[in-house]
Amino acid sequence: MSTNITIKDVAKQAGVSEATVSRALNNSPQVKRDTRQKIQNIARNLGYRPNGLARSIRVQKSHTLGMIIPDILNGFFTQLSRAIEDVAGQAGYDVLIVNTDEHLDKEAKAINLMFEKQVDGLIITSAGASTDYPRMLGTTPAVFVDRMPPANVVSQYDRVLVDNVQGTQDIINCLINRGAQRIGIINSAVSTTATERLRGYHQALAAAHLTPDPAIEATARTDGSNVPQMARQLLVNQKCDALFAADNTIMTGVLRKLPDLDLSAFQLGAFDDNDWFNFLPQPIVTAKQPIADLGRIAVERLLARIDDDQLPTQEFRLAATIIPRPMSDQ
Amino acid sequence: MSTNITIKDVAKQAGVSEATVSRALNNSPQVKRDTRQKIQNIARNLGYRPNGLARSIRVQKSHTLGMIIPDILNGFFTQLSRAIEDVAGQAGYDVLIVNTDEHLDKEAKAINLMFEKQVDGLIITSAGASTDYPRMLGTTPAVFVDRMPPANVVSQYDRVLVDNVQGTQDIINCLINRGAQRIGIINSAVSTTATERLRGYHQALAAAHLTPDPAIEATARTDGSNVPQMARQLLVNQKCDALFAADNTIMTGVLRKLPDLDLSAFQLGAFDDNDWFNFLPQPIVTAKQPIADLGRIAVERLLARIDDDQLPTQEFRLAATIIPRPMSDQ
DNA sequence: TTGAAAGCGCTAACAT
DNA sequence: ATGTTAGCGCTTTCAA
Repeated sequence: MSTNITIKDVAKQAGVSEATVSRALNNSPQVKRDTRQKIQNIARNLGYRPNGLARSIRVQKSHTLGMIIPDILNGFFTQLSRAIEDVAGQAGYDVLIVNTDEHLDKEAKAINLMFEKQVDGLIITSAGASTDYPRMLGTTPAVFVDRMPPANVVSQYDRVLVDNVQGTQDIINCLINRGAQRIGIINSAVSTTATERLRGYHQALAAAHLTPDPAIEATARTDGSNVPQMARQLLVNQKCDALFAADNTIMTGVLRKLPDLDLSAFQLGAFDDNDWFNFLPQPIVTAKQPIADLGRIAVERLLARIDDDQLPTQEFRLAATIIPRPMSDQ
Repeated sequence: MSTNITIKDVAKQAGVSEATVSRALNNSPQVKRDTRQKIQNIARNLGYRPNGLARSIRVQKSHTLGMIIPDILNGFFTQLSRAIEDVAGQAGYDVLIVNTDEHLDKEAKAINLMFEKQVDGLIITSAGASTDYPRMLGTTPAVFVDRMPPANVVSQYDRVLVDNVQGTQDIINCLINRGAQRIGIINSAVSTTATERLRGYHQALAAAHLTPDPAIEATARTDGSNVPQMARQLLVNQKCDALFAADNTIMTGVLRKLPDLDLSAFQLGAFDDNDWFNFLPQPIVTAKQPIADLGRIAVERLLARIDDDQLPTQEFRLAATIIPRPMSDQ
């Protein structure tokens, strides 16, 4: 924070008051054209840069949104943050992104940081169900994306979510239509999406009159370290003929194990698409999430709430699109 | 920026002055133990949260670093930003990341934003060579990462770079050792890394007494849209037996085209590694960049410079590690 | 050990 | 159309 030219310096140069400079710089209509011109010129020549902190503190508005994401290395969240930055930027808002690594304590710290930076609102992809959001957030506008807030407070917040049940059903149905009889699942440890995806899996099985088997329902550790052996367990020991991975990091773990298996014998499905899935020799059926829409709606809703804190809370459920690789086979 | 409990409220409750509250909250040793305890309790009960903006404006330090990256969807920069956040966080600094989409005007806006937010220093991956950084940056500490600043001002800034010449040479050598005779290159449009990688390519050819051919040296558009047809042009029309892609997004473009070609006939190399390259049927020889080190050194250097602006500028060149897929063949 | 007062840079009443 | 003044929330002399 190098000490810089301030409004005072410009005022002195221009021989006017600080107030007039402020007005001129903010293009207030009530300042004479030539004064404005003169002041703006002087400001430019002096290399004046407004101090946004001072401005924010004065007007009680930072024009900054906070975004809390659990994993910045996961392409889903990167794309989501990109979408959110775009939409927020259009509306004149900056976005402060903080990564929690799926840790509750890091999330708490992240929220505190956001408050210190005086964000006008928060977009949260929750790292867990145990946080006491009402206490942490107070009356700060917040929208939950991708993952629901804890059940007991869910109605207090806006949510922008994907239809995980439908997306999973579509995938499992596709696998079944192609002949799969015994479909293993490696679910994620994230409660809110995991529960829904498991439900979709069960409903699809039931609709096809297939019996679920707890022995082929596994849950990945958050860091994904146990996914490769789970894949082996399900495909080899449990003789599954298909495998559903509940998100793209899990599918990556599965692929890490697959080289020594005979892939042509299995069908693969995953929630969440990845561009590079197209380059793999084995086709993967995925449900592609409407990431740009998730981001757009989340921002729009948050800005609306910042504008009017009386807005009733709402849940948005967006459909996922099935990508039935190989495409020709559709 | 919801109006919140301030120091004044805590002071009133505690029956002390604002100054004492400030001291107590900052654990000043010169405040009596029980007063401190009492004040901290009251603050907690009241749900007091410090206003970091007010603090920053007063102490003239934001404890925030700005990071300017050209493409948040590129895994290289995501990993880099993650590394930078980690190291900065350890040192008590937050990081404000802004994406430029390789646009010079967006970069200029990003830098202005950083100034408004009063960042203490800047980590820049430049979007182009034409910016007048000394004018834009003034005396604000800045470190350039991955890409050099414009040649005429390069010595004014610290740089943390990868040895692009060496990395490329290693890749080309590997391809040649495996029998490649005619190696096409699709280079990126980013001048600073592209020049170096092209030089490495030429030097490796020369060392192997292979004649360079301008007909098989192509440059990708920044958005990558013309990469697939370039790949076809080089591999089919120009009858290359190997192809070198100068970064991972270019390689992705190449793969987009490859499905209809007979891959087994070609060797592939790329600067910049990707995890999922391991899952592809065709092996890709890559140079893996030391991303964590790049980030760590950049932050350390920036903090050192924030501490002492007299520090002489310096260039760090980090080696890239060749990944000679298939690994067994090493 | 604590308090009073000034001031960081800015904007918004309220003058004039 | 412009100036004066106060104050956003905080820290930091200087005094007591």
